Amino acid sequence: MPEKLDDVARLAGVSAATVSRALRGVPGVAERTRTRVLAAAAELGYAISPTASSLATGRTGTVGVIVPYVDRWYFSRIISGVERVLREAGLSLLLYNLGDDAGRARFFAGLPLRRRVDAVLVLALPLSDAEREQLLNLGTPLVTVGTEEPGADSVGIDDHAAAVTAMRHLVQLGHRRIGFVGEDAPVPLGFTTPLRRLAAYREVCPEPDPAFETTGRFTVAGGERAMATLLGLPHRPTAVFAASDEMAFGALRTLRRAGLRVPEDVSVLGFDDHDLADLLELSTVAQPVAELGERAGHRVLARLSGEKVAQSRTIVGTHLVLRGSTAPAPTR
Amino acid sequence: MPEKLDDVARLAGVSAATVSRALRGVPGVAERTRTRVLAAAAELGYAISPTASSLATGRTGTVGVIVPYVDRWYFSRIISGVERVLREAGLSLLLYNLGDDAGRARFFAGLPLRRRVDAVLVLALPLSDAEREQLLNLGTPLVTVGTEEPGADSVGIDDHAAAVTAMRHLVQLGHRRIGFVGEDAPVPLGFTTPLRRLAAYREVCPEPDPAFETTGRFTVAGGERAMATLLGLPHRPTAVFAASDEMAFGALRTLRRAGLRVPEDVSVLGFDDHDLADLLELSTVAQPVAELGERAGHRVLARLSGEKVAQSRTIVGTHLVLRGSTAPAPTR
DNA sequence: GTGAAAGCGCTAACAC
DNA sequence: GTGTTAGCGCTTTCAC
Repeated sequence: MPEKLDDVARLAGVSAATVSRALRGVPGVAERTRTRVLAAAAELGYAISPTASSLATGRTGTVGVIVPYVDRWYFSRIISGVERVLREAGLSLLLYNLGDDAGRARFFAGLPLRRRVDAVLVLALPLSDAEREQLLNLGTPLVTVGTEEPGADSVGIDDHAAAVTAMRHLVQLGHRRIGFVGEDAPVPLGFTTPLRRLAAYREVCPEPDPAFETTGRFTVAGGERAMATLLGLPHRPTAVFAASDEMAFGALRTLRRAGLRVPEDVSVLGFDDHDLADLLELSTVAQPVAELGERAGHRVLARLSGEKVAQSRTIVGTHLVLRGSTAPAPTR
Repeated sequence: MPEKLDDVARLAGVSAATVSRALRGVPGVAERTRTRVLAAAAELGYAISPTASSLATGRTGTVGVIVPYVDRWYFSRIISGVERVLREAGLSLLLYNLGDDAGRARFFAGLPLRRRVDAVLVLALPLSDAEREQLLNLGTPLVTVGTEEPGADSVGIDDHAAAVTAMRHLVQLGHRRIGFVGEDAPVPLGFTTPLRRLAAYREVCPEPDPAFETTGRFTVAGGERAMATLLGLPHRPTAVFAASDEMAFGALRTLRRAGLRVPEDVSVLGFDDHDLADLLELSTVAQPVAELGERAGHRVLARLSGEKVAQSRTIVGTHLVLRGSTAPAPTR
């Protein structure tokens, strides 16, 4: 197994340099020689040592992907998209899951991906100035998904516009008292997205009311609690806009338990178009999550192949998916 | 940024070898010297080059994780568990998502993780003999989750026992005609697990009937279809056991659409305890998925630190979680 | 088109 | 304890 270049060279009757050239497909090797080398390599079951190769070239053939969570639908979906394009391009993906704040701190303290990757991808994770600098100082391309950072390419959706569309839908259905389930303070790992959705909510809401703005930490349980809070209000909303489907799921559950019908009594609108939104008949704002990942992967490839534009920013479209959870406001 | 060991050595007034020792914390360096070196390194913002280090030592500090999917709850959850323990041990995780059959073939043809990792982890993916040999030939420890392979450590649950428990629950509720939603033929990437669950089903089912055995490809949509098939039967089952929660979700939906009540008309029992099982009030067999990942991670660590036992096999427990989707069989 | 030689940045013996 | 000397297995000028 630990064959080396020279073994192949010997077998093919050429020098190591030629083997190296032939195996990498660089020009400047006679076709006959190349075939001979390839045959020899195949016979020996030889494959280049990525490590040695990296040391010599400075390239690792690997990209680092930093995520706050791997086991949430949104993230795993993006990772899947990213992985697909990187794999097809022959790159490997080094995954760094930050975990909690402590994990995040440890990650940036040690920066384990330093010198290990050719590029880094940050998924839905707003960086502090210091963190951004560290990543930029790596000297490798940086691309982000769902956030924008100076010096980095970004891929995302227009959160504000999407949320406006969602809210307008509710308003057109005649809803005036609309609750919001989102996140004001940074959640453990600090999203920025919820703030943009909140802003849109405030903008469109016919009767904005601070009491209608709840937070759900982007979890089902959080959504349940938020909905409970809304139901406890003296004059409760007739519709709820949740900044994520998972929170909307939680809201649905609280409503069901409270004996309220969706959408007859309360309309619920989510955001994401989670795999199970369809199952739960949740109306929602669909965003092409896997595509976000693929686009990000392509950004990396572009940068790696030397693209030199200032800073690219791709916005992919979203659309409303109307299912059974939204209906005209109860007339009462 | 591209500082080298010698720069630190110069600054600290020692040799490169000493810096190397000090930085890695190996014994045999005077405490004073070590402090001085650490200070110098910090001052320069120096960090060892993993590539060079790997070339010299033969160790990469990386483990390869091979999965059939990343964006399914079960897998993303395991990955999360694995990642946590590897990260805490200072190891990086190289993720390989096989995608479809073609992707799988390409992966094993190129074996991109060859010489890149110190160990490999295979998640819920039964290997062909050839594939197993290839992985074993890497010469690195191999551990599997959810499958068992000769030559590899494994971590998993007792699928058969768990399924038996599940089925018995249904039988005790008085159900006699029980449908099964699983998978007989290998799904795209071939699970082995469903077969064991199917065997348990057959064993316990009071009135086994080939027509009651359906397949759902482990997806919500597949579960929907399978349930539809079962409903189309002349004498339909009063309970359904699905080999995964996602398929159970699909079954629930088909039942709802058909105007049947769960659990009054039909009981549904899942498997996994998916994040959303609680939301959907699905009774299910809970398996500690994240723990599976953690255990697997620990297996890797043990092997990496030289453990030499023949072949370890870890079985973690499961338990029935009774929620609202199972009830006594309709007396009719 | 091909080969020789000099690294890439570390670690591991082996001396001292 | 610490320094010296060889490599680790490739790639890359630079000759030929």
